[in-house]
Amino acid sequence: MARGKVQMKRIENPVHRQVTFCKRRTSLLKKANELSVLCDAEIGIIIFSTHGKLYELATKGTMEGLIERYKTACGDAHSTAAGESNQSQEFKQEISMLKKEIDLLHQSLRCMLGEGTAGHMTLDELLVLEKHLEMWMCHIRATKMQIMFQEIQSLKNKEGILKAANVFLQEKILEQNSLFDVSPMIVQQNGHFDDAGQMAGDDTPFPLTNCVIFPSAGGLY
Amino acid sequence: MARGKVQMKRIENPVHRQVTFCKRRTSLLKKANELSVLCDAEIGIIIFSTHGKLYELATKGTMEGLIERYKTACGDAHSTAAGESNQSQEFKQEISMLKKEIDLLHQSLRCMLGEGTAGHMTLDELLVLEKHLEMWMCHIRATKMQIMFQEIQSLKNKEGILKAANVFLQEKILEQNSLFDVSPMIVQQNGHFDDAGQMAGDDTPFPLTNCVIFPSAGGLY
DNA sequence: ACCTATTGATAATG
DNA sequence: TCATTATCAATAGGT
Repeated sequence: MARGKVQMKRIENPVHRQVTFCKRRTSLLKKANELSVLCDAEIGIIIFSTHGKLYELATKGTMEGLIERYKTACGDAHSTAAGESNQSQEFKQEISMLKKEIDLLHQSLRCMLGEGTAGHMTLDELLVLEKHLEMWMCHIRATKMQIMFQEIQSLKNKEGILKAANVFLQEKILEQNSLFDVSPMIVQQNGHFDDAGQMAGDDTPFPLTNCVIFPSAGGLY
Repeated sequence: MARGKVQMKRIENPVHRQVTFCKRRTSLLKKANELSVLCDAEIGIIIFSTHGKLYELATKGTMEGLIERYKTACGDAHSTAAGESNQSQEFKQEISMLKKEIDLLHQSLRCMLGEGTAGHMTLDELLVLEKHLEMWMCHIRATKMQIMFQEIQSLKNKEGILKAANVFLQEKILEQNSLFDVSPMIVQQNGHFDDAGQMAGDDTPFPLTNCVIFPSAGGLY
């Protein structure tokens, strides 16, 4: 170098150090580039200054790619142990454990849904299971009854509303008949009322309710 | 450089290229080291030769650490997207899915063991479940009966064997009594036969069977 | 590997 | 940050 050899130790003068860092860093990257071009080598350089600022160079592709290649080539032992093991291995372990748990749960469910591994159970286990099943069944039947009662109640409410509506409509019809002097026959030929009239040969006061109240009753049981 | 400037392009002569690579590589690493020492910088260099051989330098710690620092400093977006996404993200997704499946299974099991989430099920689901339970219960009861029948059969066999043994022993005793002219009283005072004789004021022909045949009968139900 | 003529890098300075 | 320059380091080509 010029005007006096330089001691190979940290330059204490911050200004000198900064200047030298800038110059030598540029030169280093230039040299690296030259090496890469002349000798067809892939080179990556990462430089952190004293203050943590990052400078980087990657010839032939990205730094990411280079790091990947490095981790692969670095010797799988080193790479796998350090780069992958810390994350991938843990993940793999966790996945393995989760899968085992899922297997266990599947087994339990299979056993429960009567695919018959009961042959492997002892008498005591079977008795406990039977008790559980009975309790469970009671619970299910209770819930079922509750739901059905709710539905029945709901349907009764609907029935009430429809009956009221029906009464109202009948009154309206009678009223119209008397007001406009139209015979009841014309009203009955008017589409909507035909089916209801035919289905129930009804003398009930609520001709509409029969086809409305239990639309899904067949699916109840 | 010496004796003629060098074209900034790939050296075609393989020997020249190899020699130059070796020289310049050494120099580059030396320069990097100098820069690191003089200017207190952390530097990492990765070099792959044409033939894929790896040369590396890491001042201040390991290359792994430097890469970590690089990925952190490089901007998390870039790093996370490229470095982690390819593996960790997939792992995380898989783990997430497995956990969801486990949750589902847990819920099913909880529901099954009568902790009563039945309130969230529809009527149809409850009916299917009830049918499954009935089938399952039939299966369990059949298995239970089978086990009990087996046990009963086994106990009957034992009974037969013991009865035969008893007959044999009684005959032996009578035989001894007649052979050695020992009175029956002495035999009865001889320990073993005392309790049996007292427990059942028996006139049954098998005085021993009473306390042997059903040793665990109480645990059957 | 070593040698050396020559070029490139750079410390000090402005 | 840029330019200059005196000096030293790197190195191409040869042995």
